[in-house]
Order: sequence, then C-alpha cells, then structure tokens
Amino acid sequence: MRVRLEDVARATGVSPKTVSRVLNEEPSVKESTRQRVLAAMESMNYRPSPAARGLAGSRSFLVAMLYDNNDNPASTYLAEIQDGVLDVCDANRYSMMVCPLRLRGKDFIRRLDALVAEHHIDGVIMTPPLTDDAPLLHRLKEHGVPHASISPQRREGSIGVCMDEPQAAKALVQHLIELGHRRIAHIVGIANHGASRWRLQGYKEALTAAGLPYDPDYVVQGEFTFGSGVMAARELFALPQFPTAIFAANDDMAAGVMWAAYERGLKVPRDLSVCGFDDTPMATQLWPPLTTVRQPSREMGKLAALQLMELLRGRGTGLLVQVPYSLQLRESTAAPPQAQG
Amino acid sequence: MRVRLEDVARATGVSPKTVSRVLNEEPSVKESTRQRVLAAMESMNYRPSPAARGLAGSRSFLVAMLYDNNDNPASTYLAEIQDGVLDVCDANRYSMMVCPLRLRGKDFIRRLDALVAEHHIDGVIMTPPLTDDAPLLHRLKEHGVPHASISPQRREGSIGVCMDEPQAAKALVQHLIELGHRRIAHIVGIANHGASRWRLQGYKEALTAAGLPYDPDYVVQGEFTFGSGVMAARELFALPQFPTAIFAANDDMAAGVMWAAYERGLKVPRDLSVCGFDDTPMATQLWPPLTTVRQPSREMGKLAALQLMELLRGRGTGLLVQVPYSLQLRESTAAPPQAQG
DNA sequence: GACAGAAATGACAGCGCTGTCAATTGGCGC
DNA sequence: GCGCCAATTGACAGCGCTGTCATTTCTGTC
Repeated sequence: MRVRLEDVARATGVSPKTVSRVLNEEPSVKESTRQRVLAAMESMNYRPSPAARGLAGSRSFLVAMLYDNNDNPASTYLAEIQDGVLDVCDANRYSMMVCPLRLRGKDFIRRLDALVAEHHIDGVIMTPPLTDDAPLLHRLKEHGVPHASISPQRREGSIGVCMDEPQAAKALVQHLIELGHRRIAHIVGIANHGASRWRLQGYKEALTAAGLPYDPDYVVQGEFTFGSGVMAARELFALPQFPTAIFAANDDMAAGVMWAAYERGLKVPRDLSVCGFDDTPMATQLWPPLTTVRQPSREMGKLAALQLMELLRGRGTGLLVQVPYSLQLRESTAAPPQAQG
Repeated sequence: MRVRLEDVARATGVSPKTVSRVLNEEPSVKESTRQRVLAAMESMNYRPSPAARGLAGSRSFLVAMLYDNNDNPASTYLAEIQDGVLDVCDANRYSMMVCPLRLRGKDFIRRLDALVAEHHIDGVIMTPPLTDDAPLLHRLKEHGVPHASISPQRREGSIGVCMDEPQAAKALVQHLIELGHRRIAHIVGIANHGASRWRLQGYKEALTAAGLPYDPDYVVQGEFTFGSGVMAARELFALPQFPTAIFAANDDMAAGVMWAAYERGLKVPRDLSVCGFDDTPMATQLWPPLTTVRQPSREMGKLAALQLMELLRGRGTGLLVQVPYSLQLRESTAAPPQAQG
C-alpha cells in the first residue's frame, strides 16, 4: 500500500537506518550509497511519514506561526506574511500551523504549552506585538523552542527580520517638510507595537532635523484601525489651527483620515496632505492614491522563516536581517494650501 | 517527563486501551470508568500525542484548508474563512493546515497527493474556485477524503455552506431599480467562480422582473480585482449613454469603479450609483460608504468546518447549509441624476 | 602486510498510541 | 444456581520511523 522507508531500503539493498540517514541528510553516508538511495526514493515515490518521524525522533518538522488576532486589524499584513512563511516551510519540507493567540486573554500561555506539548513544535514565527511579550518569550525559552520574529522591538538577541522604521518614517515626514508643510500631525498606533514607537520617533526626528517645534496637540493616539483614524482626524480638525498634513502610522488609519477629510469637505491633497505606512493594497485604491512607505510583508515572512530554518538546521545562530524600505510618493501629498514663509 | 496515556491508565487502575477508548469517545465504556479516567486526564494534564495517534490509528486529526492563491484577490475573505475554520477545528481538537494551491499550474494534484500521502489528512475544506474543479474533486474522491466546500457551484451532493447569491444580487439590483435607475451596468467576476455566475444571474433576473431590457453593452468582464474594476468602469464610461448605476460583482471592483468615477470627475452617488458584493471591511471605508451585500465569511468558514466535523465523526452525511444574506444599504447608491419617466 | 583509527553501515529497541481479538464481568430467565 | 448473551475490559502486536550502540569496511602507516 504505502511505500515505507523499509521498502526503499530493501530496494536499495541497504538497511533502513541508512535510508533514514539519507533522508535526514546526515553526513556519514557514502556518496554512492546516497545516490542509490535517493534514486530509489524518487522512483518509488517515497514520502516519509511526518507522524512516524515525529514520534520516533526528536524533531516534528512543524513550525507554528503565532499572531495576535486581536490587535492586528490589517488582515492583508498577516495573510502576506503567512504566505511568505508557508513558502519557505514548504521548500524546506516543514509543515506550518497557524496559531492565533489572544495576548489579552490570559490563557495564551496555556495555548502555547499545549502546542509545544502536543505537537512538539520545532520552531516558532512570531508577528508583532507577540514578538515583545515578555511572558511569551520567557515561556518559549523555557520550552527551548527556537523562534524568529518579524519586526521585534528588541534588536539585540532577536532573530528574524526588521526594517529601519524610524528612518523610513523620518524620510516620509521629511518629504512633507520639503513640500512646504510646517504643521504636520501624527496619528500613533497601538501602544505595545514597536511600529508605533518607531514611526513616532521618526516623526520627531524629522521635525527636529528641520528645526520645527514638536507640538503635543498634533500627536494623537490611534489603534491602527480605520475607525480610529477617523476619530483621530476629527480630533485634529477640531484644533483651532489644524495641520496641513497628517502622517498616520499605518495605511488603515490614513484611509480613515481621508474619510474624515471628505466628511468635513476637505479635499486631499489640496486642503490636506495625508500619508500612511505599510503600502497595503488599499494604498493604491484610495482616491487619491496614498503616499506611504512600502513594507514588503511577504518577503519579510520569507526571511524570518529562512532564519528559523537556519536555526533548525543547526547552522549558525540566526540573524536579524534588515530589509530596505522604499517611499511610495503618490497623490495624497502635495504642497500645503497657502505657502507659508 | 511527558504524561502518556499509559500513565493515566496506571493512575486510574485500568488498561491503556480503556483510556484510549475514553479519549476517542468510544461507546462501550462504563460511565463510572469514563469519569475516573477523565478526572485523571484532567488532573495529570494529559495531552495525547497527535503523532502517535496518527501513526497507530487511522485518523490524523488533521484537516487541510485548500485555496487558490492565484485567483483570490480579497485576502480578507480568505483570512476570515481561515479564522472561522480554525476556530471550529480547535474546539474539536483537530489541527488545521493551510494549503495554497495553484489551479493554473498543473502540479496541484501532486500537491494534494503529497498532502494525503504524507499527512494522512482526515478532511478538507475548500474555497472557490477549488470547490468546482473537476480533477481536484475527482482526486479527493479517489483518496476517499471527506470534504466540505464554501460556496460550491454544484448544490446537489455538495457538503458545506452557501448563500442564495442569485437572490441577494437580485435584491440588490432591485434596490437600484426602486431608486429609479434604468440603465444599470454589471461588472462580472472571474469566469470559473460560481459567484460570478450567480451575481450575473441575479442581475438579469432583477432586470427581467422589472421589465427592463438586458443590454450586453452594460455587462463587462472583470477579475474581482480593484484594477479590473477601474478598467471595466472606464469601458462603461466610454459608452455613448453610460449607466447611472453600476453593480460590481464584488467590493474590490466596486472600489475600482468609484476610483474611476473620481478620475473622470463623477460624483458618487450624485452622478453615479455604485454597489458591490461581500461587504468587506473596505466597504465602510470607502467614501461614500458602499452599498453591498453582507457575506458572513467567518461564519461560513465555521459552518463548513462544522459540517466536516459531522462527517468525520461519522454522524450523518453532512449538509449544505445556507446562510442568510443581508443588504447593506449605504451612501454609494441614490436616485439617478435625472429622474427618468 | 598487519594494525590503528576513522568512515560507513547495521541490529534492535522503542517512541505513544490504536486495531484486533480474547477474556472477563454482569444481568436475566428459568 | 446455571447458562447465555451483552457489556465491558484487557493483552498484545505493530504503525513507520530514529536513537543508541555494535559491527563492518575502509584508509593510511610503519
């Protein structure tokens, strides 16, 4: 019925253990034997049973992608990452499980324990804000499960992938300044996300670099959601002298800002410049298309998974790879209404 | 180290096999024994090893979610479905694997074979357009893998979940007609999706019911993507007498229509009414908010998974559950520019 | 050409569970 | 109180692989 390792062994005239060695790319197998075994595997269309491998061996060939499905409004972000991770897992003959966690609910540690206990997970990929949850990280360390992070806040000691977000945000705001804007507002994201901090930081740095004052009234809290962008924008529009440009910490909130602008009868970019961050598909689908920063999520998922694979292979200790950002200058930003000094 | 079934057996004073029976909810276990075993499992925090269960038994407790990541632009749709499926799997102690297939590439059958051969998948959840791919269905039948579908085209013999899409589309177009529209265009979706057929059908039925003529010029082909919506709208705007309302087969294309309208200087809904289908988050984030049909994707994922669970439990033969739709009347539709007759 | 040591291979048990089939127990009629 | 059948439980092998450790086959050396 099913082709087993033993069948391949018999066909090749070697012991099952040797076939196992070839399967697991263990070093001490003579090249000629290796080739014969591989050929037999191929011709017999042999497929190792993950269950048996997991049961007998120490590895499960399973990685879990952990994410917080409370605090991740932009499903496209997660979907793209998942896609990238899956790609790399597939290529490396690993399976991937998706595992939504709820940081707020306090059972997420138990969910993790269950995952490790039941499935013997080999490794974990995490997305923000899980990447920086101390209890979670601690537990992973206790379990001894290797993990790679996407955009973790702590750079030292982290493995995975990141972007120079402060620099990207700074460049974006500098673009606004170059267009002539002086009253630039910022809508911050959810507090425990590194992205929120970095983007705010870049905003501040750009102002400082240009010698512009930092006005706390121009910095309002959002939640990375469209709705929170609307609310934040309304708040800003209520200021006696409202900004000529708004930099929202992500595209969803930027879309909310544009919505609120229309609601108020403001034309973008004539009356107000708007920019976001992430370059989700939505960015090019807004009217006018949104100026933003491209973040290559799919690629980042791949890179994080690749780092994890390195760890699992026992080669090296894993890196925190940095991917380049790129500004996407579109029609939602322009010179401010009245040229000021 | 690890708590095994044998440990639970010893603690309860029964044989491992009896514990196994309890674990698998087999009938012939005395209730008192059952309770004792369950109590021991609980107190010892016993977690069965899926690998061992899969290896020894005939079930793997694994279901795969199959989707085509070529032809599914709306990642939120898939993400929501995945979320729903995952929910139900979790609750039933099943694991879920996600498995993107590419119908176009001809290796997808091999991918499926590998999935079945390696992981001994217990069941499959499919999304359009996979639900109606003959070779795929045939192969699943050959493998004897139970499967549930989300919005399959063939109603008879299918198991899973669906919506009365023709009726929903008809109701939507009737709404336009009631508003006074007479020249209503439709943008069709990708050809091999049932959704495309059903929504077109509903469109036609509404016209017929109202005694309006069917004008082929008013029906243009799209691909469910934003970009294709833009193109289709431009095509329609090029007609000598262009429509006063456009019904796009999904929200993404409707967004494209609105984009194209702005591009041409048309105001929605003053100059043009636009409506979509699906009620993705985007629908409320457009300006003006989009009139559309709500499709409860998450719920549909759950229901399909529940049907699959029924199948896997051996209870009943599985149903094709129908979920209700609901019209979301928002500001993108209004009376046509000039009241006609 | 014999020998040490490395390289390559194999024998065997067992991972944690379930399927099969046999054994035990309990209930009931007479 | 005995026999019979159904309900309940248990013994045991084995799923397909890998870890451990033993064994064989090469190298090169003196």
